[in-house]
Amino acid sequence: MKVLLPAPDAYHLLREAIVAGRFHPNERLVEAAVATKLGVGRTAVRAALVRLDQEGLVTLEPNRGARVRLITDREALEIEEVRASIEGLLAYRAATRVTPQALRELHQVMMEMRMRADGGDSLGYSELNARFHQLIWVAADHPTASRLAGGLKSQAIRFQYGTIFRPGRQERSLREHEAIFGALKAHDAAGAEAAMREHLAEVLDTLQWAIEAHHRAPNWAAEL
Amino acid sequence: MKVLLPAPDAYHLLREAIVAGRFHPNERLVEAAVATKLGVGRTAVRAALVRLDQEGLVTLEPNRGARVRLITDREALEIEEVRASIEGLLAYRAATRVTPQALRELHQVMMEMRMRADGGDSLGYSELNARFHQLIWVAADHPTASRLAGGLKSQAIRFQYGTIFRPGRQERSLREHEAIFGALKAHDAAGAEAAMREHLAEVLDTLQWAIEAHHRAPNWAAEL
DNA sequence: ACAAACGGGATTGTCGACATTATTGACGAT
DNA sequence: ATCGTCAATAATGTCGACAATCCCGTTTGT
Repeated sequence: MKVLLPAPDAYHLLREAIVAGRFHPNERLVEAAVATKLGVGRTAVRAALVRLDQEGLVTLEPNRGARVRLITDREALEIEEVRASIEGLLAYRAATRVTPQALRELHQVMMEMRMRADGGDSLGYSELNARFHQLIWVAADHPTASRLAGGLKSQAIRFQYGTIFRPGRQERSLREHEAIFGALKAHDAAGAEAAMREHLAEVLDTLQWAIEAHHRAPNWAAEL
Repeated sequence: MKVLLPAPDAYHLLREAIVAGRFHPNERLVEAAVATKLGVGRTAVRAALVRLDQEGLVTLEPNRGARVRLITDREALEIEEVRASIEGLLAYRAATRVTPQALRELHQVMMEMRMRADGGDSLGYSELNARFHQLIWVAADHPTASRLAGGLKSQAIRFQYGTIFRPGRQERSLREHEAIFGALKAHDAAGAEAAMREHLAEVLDTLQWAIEAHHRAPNWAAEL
């Protein structure tokens, strides 16, 4: 695998802390405090905040400092919608470019997903799910779309928590992945795009379900 | 119209200069030089460069400074592909949300586009074209998608130059816009998405044509 | 003649200090 | 009691200076 981990500069440290949910939503990020906490200078923190603002993980108001961005329910759904579009494109392209090697990897990831699903390992399943999509991204050979999709995913990641608890979701998800895989294997571009869109429409639906469930019982996931 | 022009800080100044093509591709952006040229401090320039790097308009290599990003032909095509996906989504949503007021504005813009096309005013046509799409964006009421589409557009804007010279393009473009408008007016979401995708597929094709033409005769548009 | 080490000049990265701006709470007038 | 004023405080924005790094032409050694 080619993923070399990034050097621990202020940007990556802070980013990791945010997407890992180690700050409260809407929490103020005081430059000096963050700087000492991360063990870097205030300058570096400023630069990091600018980047994270542009990236949508932080809001940066002039003269009023930075806050970790509170992604609204609505925005989470919007993000998922856009992601569906872009990943549809990626699947389309991947279908005509995917190598036998990549197909083997995809197949293997899928098998393992099934195992984790049967074993009730939701966390492992999520990770493999991400891996599955990433494999499609590299097969699509479309850096622009991949970059955007990755950025979107990092913003909405906090919301994916709730989606696990939907009954029967994993089995269904598994079948959707199989459909995508089948289209890729057959080099059926339109089919792959359709399958991917359908899959992400389901994810969107589940996300909506999770948000509503959260509104009915806003206790779990309130902390952190 | 609601577009209040941004305060002239270093970021907006520099950004405007870049998208207007006032720098050579791949030109080095020395912080001190840019600072004096824009009449701001080096700190502000640094912040601006970070944002522009994240935005994809400049590349920022550690200890090696910033350059205006040279968008390759391939990347321009990639950007247009992704834009087609996202604007397809926007058209889809706009179809069910567009107000009679917005429809009137769209219609008026279209009429004026026809006039400019007949009058041979390519520049005016381009501006109206951008306006047409923006109207759809606000009708779609989808900030996330609009933001991404806008960012992509600004990156590829340099390439849109050549597309003007394709014979018969404007008439065809006009018909495509009419198709989009018709679907919006009928509140036909799937039709609007399809029309928009078809339109942008044509744009993509024209872009490819322009790039090839440019390779055959790389003299015009070489300067600036 | 060629490659590697060297060094000057230019540019970026970082730090501390200071000016500028928001926020908070107390105080006082109506 | 309520609102407005004002000072105190805290945080951000900006600047200048210095250190670290890179680039490139020159020297040096074989």
